[in-house]
Amino acid sequence: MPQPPDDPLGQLPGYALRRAAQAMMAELSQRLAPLDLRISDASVLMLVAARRDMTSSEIGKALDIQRANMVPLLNRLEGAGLIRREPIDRKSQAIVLSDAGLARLEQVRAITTRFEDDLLARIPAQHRPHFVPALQALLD
Amino acid sequence: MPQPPDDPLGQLPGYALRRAAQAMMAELSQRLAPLDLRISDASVLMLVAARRDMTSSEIGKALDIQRANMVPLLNRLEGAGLIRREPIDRKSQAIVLSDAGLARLEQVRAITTRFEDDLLARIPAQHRPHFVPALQALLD
DNA sequence: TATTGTTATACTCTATAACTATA
DNA sequence: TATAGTTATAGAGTATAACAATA
Repeated sequence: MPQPPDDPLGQLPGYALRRAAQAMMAELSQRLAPLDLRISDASVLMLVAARRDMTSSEIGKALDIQRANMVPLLNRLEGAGLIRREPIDRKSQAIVLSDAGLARLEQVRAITTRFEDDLLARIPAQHRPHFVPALQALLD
Repeated sequence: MPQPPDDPLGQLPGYALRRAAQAMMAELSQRLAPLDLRISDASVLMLVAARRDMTSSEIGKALDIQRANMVPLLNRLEGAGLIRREPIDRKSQAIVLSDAGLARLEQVRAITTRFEDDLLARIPAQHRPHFVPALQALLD
């Protein structure tokens, strides 16, 4: 995704942020495609593995996905046999990884680890340690 | 957009990049809404002001927007009286700002300048100078 | 032959409103 | 009363294929 040297927008932090995220997400999507997972699918798998017994709403809050949009996402994962919905009470249900989900998660981890490493490697060493802290400051 | 402290994904550069871009773009969209412009509309206005007589295809290449998707975008801007299409030859046409487009551009500049300043201000000073260079490295 | 502008189309992502059942 | 899960829907953003006209 080459940046024209005379692009007057490239110096703007917001614009650079948008373009970089766009390019990186396109790349990650392609790498996840063989697993038949989208980026948000992969994040859900990683999250429910790390924090057990989360409800759909809690996952949505943690990943900034609307409650309503969690439904088709979880339906997809459930249809693929990667998660199960287990009742907590008659209103809420815990999202838990199936064995297949756990196996798929290992593939996800392999791909995302490689992806994150490649991403960091493209950032010059003197800027690298500042990258995640700067981004996190924008999320506070 | 608070980041849960126990979010296991927040440390991942790719994930943080996605979330930060998502949050910032939502913010900028809201700030541009009073001008009745989308983010890509605003970038087109800024680009054609900086580099005169660009064709639709050239703008698309510079901003990473597909040729086909430029059509409704430019139709919208033309319909709002902000740009004109002026023939270069019988195949290509230059996109030029109208007077109304120039006036709107000044409002865009006011909003984006403020937005970019606010964005940078949220990044701790020691990380700030590394932010844009890191992002640009991802776009090379 | 390659490129410009265009049409049509489809898929993803995201956002909102409203409903029900339950806490 | 507030929350969880859900349905339906709409708005954006993005991607591809194909076509006519022109360079």
